[in-house]
Amino acid sequence: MIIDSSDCISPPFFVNIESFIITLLLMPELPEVETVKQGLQFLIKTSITACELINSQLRWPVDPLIPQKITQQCILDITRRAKYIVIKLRHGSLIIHLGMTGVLYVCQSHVSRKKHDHVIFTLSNNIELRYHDVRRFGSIHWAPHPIMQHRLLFQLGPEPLSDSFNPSSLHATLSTVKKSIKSTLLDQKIVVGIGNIYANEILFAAGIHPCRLSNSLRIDECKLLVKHTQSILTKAIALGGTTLKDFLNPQAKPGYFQQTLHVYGRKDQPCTHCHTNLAHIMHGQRTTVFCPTCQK
DNA sequence: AGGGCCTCCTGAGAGC
DNA sequence: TGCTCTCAGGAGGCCC
Repeated sequence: MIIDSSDCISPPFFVNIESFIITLLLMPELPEVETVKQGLQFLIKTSITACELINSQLRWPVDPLIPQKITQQCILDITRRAKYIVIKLRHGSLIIHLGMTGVLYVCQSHVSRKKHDHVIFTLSNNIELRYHDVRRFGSIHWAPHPIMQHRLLFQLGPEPLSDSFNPSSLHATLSTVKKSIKSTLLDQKIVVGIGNIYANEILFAAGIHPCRLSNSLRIDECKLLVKHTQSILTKAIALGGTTLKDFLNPQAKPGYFQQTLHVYGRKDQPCTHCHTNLAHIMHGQRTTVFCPTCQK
C-alpha cells in the first residue's frame, strides 16, 4: 500500500509506509532515533487537538489519562535522550520509545489507518502523528517536569557523542563491571543508545573480543572503543540512520547497513579484514557475531 | 549486589 | 499449498 506523497507532510518520512515498516524490522538504535527526532522538528509550535488510544497495550499499558493531559497543549520542543524521543509540552512531556519496530509517522487526517497503528495524535492543520508498532515493544509515557527525574531517564548513562563519554571515564566504569564487554555495551546505564547491531560492529572495529570481561580492558582499548563508537554512530547519523535511508528508496537498494556491516548478520561468512569465517555466540539471548582472528 | 535469564510480541522464513 | 516451528531483539523484572 502506497500513501500518496501529496497526503504526507515534509520529507524525509512517509513516502511509502510499507517500505518504512519493513525496513524498521531492524531495531531503531541511537542514529535512527536521532534521525526521527530531527525529522519531527517541523511539528514544534503545533498544537495537539486530540489523542486516541487505539491499542494501549504496548510494552507497558499506556496511561489512559494521556489524551486528557496533552490535548490543547502546544509542542514546545522535540528532543532525544538515549533511545527515547521526548516531546515537550507546557505541563510535561511525552516520552516515546520505539522498541524494536516502532514508527512515528505523520500524515493528513483522512489517510486510512494501518494495522498496528496504536496511538493517534491529532495536530492542528489537520495532520496526525501516528505511533505504529508491529511487535509492541515500544512504550509511551507521560512525565511531569522535570522529566529527567522520570524513572526511565534517571539512571541512564552518558550520551556516546558527548564529552562525558571518554576513555578515562569509560575505563573507570568498566573496572567495576565483571560481565562481558558485549553485554556491557548494551547496558544503558553504562552508555546509552547502543543496540545489538552497533555493539557487534563497534567491537569488531575496535578489535575486542565480545567475551572479554569488561574489567579486563586496558585504557588503550577503552580509547579504541570510544573512538569507534563515536565514529560509527556519527557516520550513521550523517547518513540518516539505517532504515530511514532505506525508506527513502523503495526500490530496495541496500541502505547504510547492508553496505557497511562488517559482522552483524554475517555469521559464517568471511571476515572483511582477514577472511577467517566469522564466529557467532549467544549473549543473553542475543546473537553476537565476531572474527576470532581479528578480535582479541 | 551483581550477573544472567525470562518475558512480552509479530511476521518472515524454513521445514515438512 | 498450508501448517508448524524457529528466530529476531529492548529492557524491566525476577531469580540465583
